[in-house]
Amino acid sequence: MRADAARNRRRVLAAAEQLFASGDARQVTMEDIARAAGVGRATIYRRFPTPAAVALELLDEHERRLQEAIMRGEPPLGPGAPPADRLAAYFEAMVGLLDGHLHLALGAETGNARFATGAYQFWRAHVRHLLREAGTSELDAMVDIVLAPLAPDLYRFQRYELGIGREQITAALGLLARKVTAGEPPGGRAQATHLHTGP
Amino acid sequence: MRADAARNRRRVLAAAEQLFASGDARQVTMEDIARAAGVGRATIYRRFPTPAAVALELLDEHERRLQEAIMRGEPPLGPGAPPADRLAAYFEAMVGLLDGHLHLALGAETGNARFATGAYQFWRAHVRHLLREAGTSELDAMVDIVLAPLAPDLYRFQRYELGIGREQITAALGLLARKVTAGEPPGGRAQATHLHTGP
DNA sequence: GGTAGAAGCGGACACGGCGTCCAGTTATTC
DNA sequence: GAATAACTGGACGCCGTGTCCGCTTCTACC
Repeated sequence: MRADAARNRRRVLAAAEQLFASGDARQVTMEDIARAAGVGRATIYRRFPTPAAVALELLDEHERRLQEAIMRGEPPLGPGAPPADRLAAYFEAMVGLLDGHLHLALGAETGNARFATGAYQFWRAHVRHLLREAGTSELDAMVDIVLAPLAPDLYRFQRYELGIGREQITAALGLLARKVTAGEPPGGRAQATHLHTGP
Repeated sequence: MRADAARNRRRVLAAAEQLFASGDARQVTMEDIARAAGVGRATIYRRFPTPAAVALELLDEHERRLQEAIMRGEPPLGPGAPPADRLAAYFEAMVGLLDGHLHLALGAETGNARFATGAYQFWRAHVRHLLREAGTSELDAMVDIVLAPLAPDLYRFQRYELGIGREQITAALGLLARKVTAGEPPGGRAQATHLHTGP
């Protein structure tokens, strides 16, 4: 890449970071970014197809760091700890990521974009591995179900519309992690705590 | 409402239903609906602010039926069954709704629209009640976490990009229902199946 | 059953973002 | 240092949006 192109790329990313942080990330347009970065619109189009792609690029940097910690870091996030602990640690780390860069995560969400990213594939593989290790059944469907609560939209709703604290969300996810990695619940079908004359 | 207005309203809804069903629901514009319904654009704006609002109206009809079944229908969907069974039955019913009207659910999704609907408030209250009955802790945060796997986007991804069957998703959600309504997992913190010299 | 008044209708308008193109400019290569 | 390839950004046409206003159609009242 040419030196001037690299400089512009940095300018664009820096300006976009600012823009996404201030105000509704989903309303940021290419024109906004171009104006803030001091470049023409076509210059951005050369590298990024949409504003969401710019947000994704910024977000990816942080996600890669977490991926590294998962693959080669210390337990319980890294290898070595039991699945329940690793899953809980992963949830906690993701809450940290969401909390710190929610604007980017929201800006990167355009329709179904979340599932199409490479990052999602990584999370999927990781959680699938943990669930398998824990002996969870219905693996293929369960993986995405377990990842669903990490949707940026949901986190925004919980935090800023319901006013739930970050610690509470982390605790609830930790509980979920233990529950889904636990063996089959006792009683199998139903715990008869209610009077109910069946069908 | 005047008779001609009611007739146009029906025309709009019928045309929109068709449109959402064929092709990408998220790309349906007011212009599309107006053309298909044979009315002017402003006529639709009189009653609906966005295409998503039209989809929501259509979806609401189906959701109200399910709400009725939950409040006054037979167990396990209706009152009387144990929480685990009711939650599993609710999940199964929601999968049916998603499967039958996915295009509407996707069309109704504009940004954070999902959480703002009255329907979501109902689901939230219902699941909260069930979890409370089951003695789940971290209730407030857990409710939305448990509802997260029902996001239309996710269902579309699982069904049509991963190719997971409806039955598998239903089974996995049933498993989740039993797990989250079960008591605290044995071992509390970690099941020591791995060697790990922690801090 | 005729008429006054209101409610509904839809074409027209201005706006803004999108995505592309191309002519001028700047960096790299030989 | 000249040839060549890459980059840049202003300009253009397109499409959807949301609103406005003159015209039409219905309804309620006499």
